Parts: sequence; structure tokens; C-alpha cells
Amino acid sequence: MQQCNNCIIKCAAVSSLHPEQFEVMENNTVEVHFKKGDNIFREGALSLNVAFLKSGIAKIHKRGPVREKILRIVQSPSYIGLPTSFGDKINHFSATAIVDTSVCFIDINLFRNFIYNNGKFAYEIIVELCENELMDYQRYTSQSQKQIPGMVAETLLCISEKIFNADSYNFPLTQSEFGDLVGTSRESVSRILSDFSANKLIEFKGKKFKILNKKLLKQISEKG
DNA sequence: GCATTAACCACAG
DNA sequence: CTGTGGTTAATGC
Repeated sequence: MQQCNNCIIKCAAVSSLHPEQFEVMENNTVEVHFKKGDNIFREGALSLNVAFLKSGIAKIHKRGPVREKILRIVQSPSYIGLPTSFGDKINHFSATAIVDTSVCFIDINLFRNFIYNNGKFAYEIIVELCENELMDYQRYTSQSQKQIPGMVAETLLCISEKIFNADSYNFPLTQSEFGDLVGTSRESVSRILSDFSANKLIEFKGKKFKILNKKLLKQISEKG
């Protein structure tokens, strides 16, 4: 049985549950640990739970006509896949752990009851969904109009700020996955990273990245 | 035309 | 998995 009460990681929504609702949730939640590379839930499979990323980082991805498309990188703590849990019975995308990760699964009917019966809870969930949608809009416009260096710069900054909140970090994706994230080929990613590195915008060896010239990176990102 | 951008292929560490 | 060079197609002066 879960000990949600002792869990330090409570999102705004869960914090607004009534005590009896909280207890119900605690009794109907299962925590699962995933290793790096493990599939958390799969596109095309039946969705019966809401997944909450308690610790670790996950990628949200979907099969495209030619290759995999990475839709989002999710840093914990955060729900993953609310749209796929409520938008349809079948998952429209997959989630995969990109570092060791732990996920709490909550029965979807229970979660739906909380939304019906607790306005504050529902409100917090809507806020999270809206924030995600706004970030999606940002990415859609960037991806359709920016050139690749602009996309790569934007992504490096975004991961630095939103995922790690640090100027140097262990980049969680391969270059090929980076390409799938920004909508380009792995070769282009490789060339642009080398170029950025040669121009002292970033420094990277293997997976370790360090942002050296944030100002210029921002310019490249904004100019597209 | 000529230059730029970026994808695809191939091959080597 | 990553880095590079060659080739090719599309687009923009």
C-alpha cells in the first residue's frame, strides 16, 4: 500500500483533495519503478490509469509515418499522459523512462470522480493541461518556422531551464532522439552541435553539456 | 545562374 | 552512437 501522506511530492491538485478523497487515492495508487529505457505506457494500448511521474525524466513519443516523433520531455513531478487517459480509451502516444524513474498509477475512474466532486482539484488539473498546451503551441510555431540552428538553440535552452534549471547538465537524449524531438535528422543535430561548440556557445563531451554563451544562444533561438 | 539550407547515404571511429 | 564528406533537392536572391 502506498504512503501518499508521507510523500513529499504532492502536486497542487492532490494537495486540494479532501482528506477522505486523499485516503481513497492512497489506497488505490500503485508506485512502479522503471529503469532507463523502460516503457511506461504504450501507444495503442488500453489506458486504465492516470500516470504521475514521481521521480525521474520521461519522454512522450508517438509513431510517425517515417520515424518516431518525440513530443515532449517531462521532468518530475508531473502527470504524464492526461490527454491520452481522458482523450480516448486507447493511448495516442507512448511514455518511456529516459533515466531511472518512478511512476504512480491511479485508477482513472477514481481520478474522474475527484474531478467531478472537487472543483479545486479539477481546476488545478486544468491549469496543468493549459500550461502544457501553451508550451506545445510555442513548439509548433517554432518547429514550423525556425531553421534548425534556431530549433537546436531553443531546445538546449529549454532543457537547461525547464528540465534541469542549470547551465550544465547531462543531456538525456541521444543525438538521434534530439533530431526526433526538434524534427530534423541526427546528422543536422551533430553538425550544429559541433558548430555551436566550435563557436564557444556550448561545450559538450559525450552527454555532458554546458552552456557557455547563453546570450548568443538566445539570439540564435529567437532569430530562428 | 549561384548560394544556402538541410536531407539522405555511406563509411569510419 | 557520433562525426563527416559527398550528393541532391528546394528555395531565394
